[in-house]
Amino acid sequence: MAGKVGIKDVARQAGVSVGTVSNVINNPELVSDDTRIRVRAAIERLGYVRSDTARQLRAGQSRIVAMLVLDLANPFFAEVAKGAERALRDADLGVMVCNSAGSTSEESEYLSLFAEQRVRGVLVTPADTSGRAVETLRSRGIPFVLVDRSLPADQGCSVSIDDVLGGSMAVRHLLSAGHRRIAYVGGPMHLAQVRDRYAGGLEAVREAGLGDDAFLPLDSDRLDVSAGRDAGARLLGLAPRPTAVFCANDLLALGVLQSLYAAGVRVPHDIALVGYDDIEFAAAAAVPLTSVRQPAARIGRTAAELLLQETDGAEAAHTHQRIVLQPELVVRDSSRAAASAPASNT
Amino acid sequence: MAGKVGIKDVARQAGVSVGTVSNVINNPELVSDDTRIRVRAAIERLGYVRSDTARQLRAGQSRIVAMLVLDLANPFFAEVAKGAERALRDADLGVMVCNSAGSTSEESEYLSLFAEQRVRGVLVTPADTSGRAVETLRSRGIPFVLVDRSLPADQGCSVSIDDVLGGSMAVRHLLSAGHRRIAYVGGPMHLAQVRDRYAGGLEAVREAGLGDDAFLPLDSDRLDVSAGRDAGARLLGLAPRPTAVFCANDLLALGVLQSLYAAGVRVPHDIALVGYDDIEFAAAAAVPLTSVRQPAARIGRTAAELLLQETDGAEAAHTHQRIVLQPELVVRDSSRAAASAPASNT
DNA sequence: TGAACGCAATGAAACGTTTCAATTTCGTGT
DNA sequence: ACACGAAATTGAAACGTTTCATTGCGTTCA
Repeated sequence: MAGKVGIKDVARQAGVSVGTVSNVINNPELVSDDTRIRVRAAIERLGYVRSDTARQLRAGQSRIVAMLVLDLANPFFAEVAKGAERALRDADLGVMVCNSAGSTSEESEYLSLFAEQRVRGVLVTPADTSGRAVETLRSRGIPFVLVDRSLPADQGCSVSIDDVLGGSMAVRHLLSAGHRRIAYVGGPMHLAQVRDRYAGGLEAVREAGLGDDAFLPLDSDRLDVSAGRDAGARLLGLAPRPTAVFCANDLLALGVLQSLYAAGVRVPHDIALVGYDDIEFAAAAAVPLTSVRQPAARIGRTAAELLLQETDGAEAAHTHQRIVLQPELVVRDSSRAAASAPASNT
Repeated sequence: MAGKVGIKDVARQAGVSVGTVSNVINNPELVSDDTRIRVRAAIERLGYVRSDTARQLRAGQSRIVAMLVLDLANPFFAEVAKGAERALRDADLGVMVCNSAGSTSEESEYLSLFAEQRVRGVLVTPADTSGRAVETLRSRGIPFVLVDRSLPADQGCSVSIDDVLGGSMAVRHLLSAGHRRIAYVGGPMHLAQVRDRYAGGLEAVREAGLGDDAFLPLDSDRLDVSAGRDAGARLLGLAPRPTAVFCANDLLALGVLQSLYAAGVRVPHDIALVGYDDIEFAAAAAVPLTSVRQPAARIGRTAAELLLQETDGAEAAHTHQRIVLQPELVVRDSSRAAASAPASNT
């Protein structure tokens, strides 16, 4: 029955003009008690639902904020999304969560969709490192905030974690446990996160006076558990086997852990393992995982607030901000010195 | 520069009428090559982006499908969402993934948002068991498909798993291992999934000629890891301690596992554990988790296809379908007859 | 040569709101 | 009783598309 009830049906039913109905909805204080009650009743009776579509057309922008993440199945991003959602809901905005799956083509497809939808703004973790995503958004005049990726403050807002620092913390931790041959398992290198964490690790290695070959990159094409399993298998085939592995995220680490276990390689006794993100499952893993913790929900919330500030705020008065949060190393069994020197045994 | 470029700007620039520009975009074959090229060039030059808002207003419906899940942070739903997203993208529709967090009030808030947005359709896992969600959608004339929840075929489409069967499979498995005192850890009982899985377990217990008290429900208020930890703690305080636990989902099971471990209770030696969903992390847990597997991505894809059929299809010709998929028990260490040190697994 | 036709292109209506200037109604003070 | 300002209501324009009945024009056929 519903679906075709418009504001003018309500107006007729209540015996007033459309303008008055609109006012009852948006500026109740301008309408007399009498009329307001009558209109409200008509709305109720007819089951009228305002068309946000038409409202948006007039207003020029929608009440939806888009969020584009690298992997919806990664609990880290799910947590970021939850944080953002909460903040945006308080501002009466809907969130459209989408998944670029790390693909630049899907990313640009979604960005086009967002542009056509005239979304209020976009929270995005770019899959493309070349800045094309940012460029696209800027040229289309869509407000955005980069999530989990940094940007010079004059180019736009961003909320990120210092990934270089995170990488160096992880590797420094392994070095101090005596490891001298560390592998880095990381997804496609065009992802900034993957590169930065690698860079941080390399920095730590050099700092320790070791050659770059002490930190061996092992490319993986995705950042999920099954890619981790593949990497684990390749790891076992390496000539002088690394004694420690640092993974670009926890999903990879869990995959690596599974492969190693299946092959009878013990963690941390034979190989130490460190992940990244500290997702909830890291602590519950077969061997509780040492990981670099990122304050996921806070990242999401902060990004959402920045976006709100930019769109709602004093318009031209907004100045972009680059917010960089600090990661934190959480040490668990997977990298704890197994009471013996892991250097060169067997 | 962009943002305010409309179809009429393009028309002026190309020296044609707005109708022609519209045709170039939507019915290129109606326009002469000459004009088409000229218009395309103008579009390019001006950076014109079609306003889907206006287009929708005219068409009466949008190109967005909403998806409302119980918990975005649960990898099971993330997987379902991915499956649905893929199918809908192929149909050139955007997906708006939202999180009711199992709350009926958030659920109805979102349903209102969807109605105002005039979304094309909704994929929903209702938090409300009373059918109010379905009633709301139907009364507003919004096409929908129930996900992970069944519905009589005359009431609408649904794609679900036989949760009663799943519950009975899990409990039968535990009974056959000799357990006679089994606890059930389940989220809010108003969730159909939680009740059905319980019902299945009860069925198995009765079938074995045991009293209902052999299957002890332990209420948890949410379905996540931390609720599982709480439940684990309560579990340990029970007078005659259960020898096995069946959890309504894997997150709870992982939480229970953590509590038990922390208290020095061994799994499966002291207490056997079975989860539900078989999320990717179940296999990687401290003790690999026995679980009831649900084909998550397939559920999502199927639901999306059903929705497409209902909205695009031969309109009135569509008949609702109730699709019920079968779950599958995956046995791992957490419930294996103890007796000896468990071997490795996959 | 004129009629009939088909293809391109046009221009205005319609979609459902919000906004705002104009109008009506009301209450009050003189 | 009158005028005046405030309060309430109205009606139409505008938002950016799509759709569709028309118009304009060049071809073909008789």
